[in-house]
Amino acid sequence: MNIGEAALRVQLPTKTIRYYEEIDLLRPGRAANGYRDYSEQDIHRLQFLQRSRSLGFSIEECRLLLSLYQDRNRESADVKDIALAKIAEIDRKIGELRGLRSTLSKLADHCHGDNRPDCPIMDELSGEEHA
Amino acid sequence: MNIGEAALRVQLPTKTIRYYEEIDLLRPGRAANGYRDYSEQDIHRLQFLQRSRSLGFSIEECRLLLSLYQDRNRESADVKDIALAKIAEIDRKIGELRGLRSTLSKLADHCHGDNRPDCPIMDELSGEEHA
DNA sequence: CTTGACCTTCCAGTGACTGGAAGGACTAGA
DNA sequence: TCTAGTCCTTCCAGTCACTGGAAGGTCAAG
Repeated sequence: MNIGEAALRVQLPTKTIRYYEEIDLLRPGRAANGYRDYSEQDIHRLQFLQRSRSLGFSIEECRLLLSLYQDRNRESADVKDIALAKIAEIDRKIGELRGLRSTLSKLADHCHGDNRPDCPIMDELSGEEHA
Repeated sequence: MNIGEAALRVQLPTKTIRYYEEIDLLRPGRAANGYRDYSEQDIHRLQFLQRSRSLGFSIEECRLLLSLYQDRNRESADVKDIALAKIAEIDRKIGELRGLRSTLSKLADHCHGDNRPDCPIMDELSGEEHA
C-alpha cells in the first residue's frame, strides 16, 4: 500500500507518516520503484500512533507505549502508570489554565471596553498600582 | 543597568531578554563597552512582557498589546477584545483537556494494573474491538 | 505522448526560547 | 601588575512535532 492510501486509512498527513519513519517509529518496506509499501502491520502501528498522539501522549511516550505493545510479557501496571502520569499532567495544565482564565476574566470584567483609553487590563500589565 | 541586573528585576532569563531584543520587542541602548544598558523604561517594557507572557499571551499578542500600551489614543475596547479572545482560547483548551482526561481515566479505571499483560488501555490504542 | 496525480529526497521554517562555545570587559585580591 | 572569576558579547545549534516547498522520478489514463 502506498503512503497516500495509508494516510487515508489512518487519518494522518503523509508528511507526518514520513516523519514517524525518520524518527524510527516504523519501518515500512519499499516497492521496486522506491515507493514506501505499507503492510497491515504498519497500518496497525500508524493507527496506534494516531490514537495515542490524539490522547495527548508525546512522541517519546508513544515510542514507549509501542514497545510495551509489542512486549508480550508487559505488565498492565506499566501501561497504567503512563496513563496515570498523563492524567496528572493534564490536571496540572487544566489548573494552570483555570488560573489564567480567572485572572483574565476578572480584568476583562473591570474593563468598560469602550472608546476611552483607560483600561484596567493595561494597568495590570504595566504594573500600575490599583486605585 | 546591565542585562544581569535587568534580568533579576523583571524575573526573566538574560537569554530571553536578548531574544526579545532580537525580535524587536525592545531596543535598549549600549554602554561604551558594548554592554546593553537598560533604562527604567526598558525595564517597564520587560515587566509588561513578563506579565503578559505569563498570562498566556503569545509573543505577537504581546507585541500588539505593547503597541496599544504606547498608544495614548487606544480604545479600551481593543484591549478587552484581545483579552476576551484569549479567554475563549483558554476555554477551548480546557474543554479539550477535559475530554482527554475523561477518556484516559475511563481507560485507566478499567485497567487492573497488575503484573498480567492484558490491558484495556492497550486494547483501545491498538483499536481492538471491545468485548 | 502528454497531462496530472502520486511518489521521492532534501532543506527550511514554525514558537519561544535554551544551551553552549569562543572570546572580550570588568572587579577584587595577591 | 597579574590573575581568577564573573559578567558580558555574538553566533550557532537544538528543542518538539510537524509543515511547506522545491526539484525531480513514476505511473495510469486518454
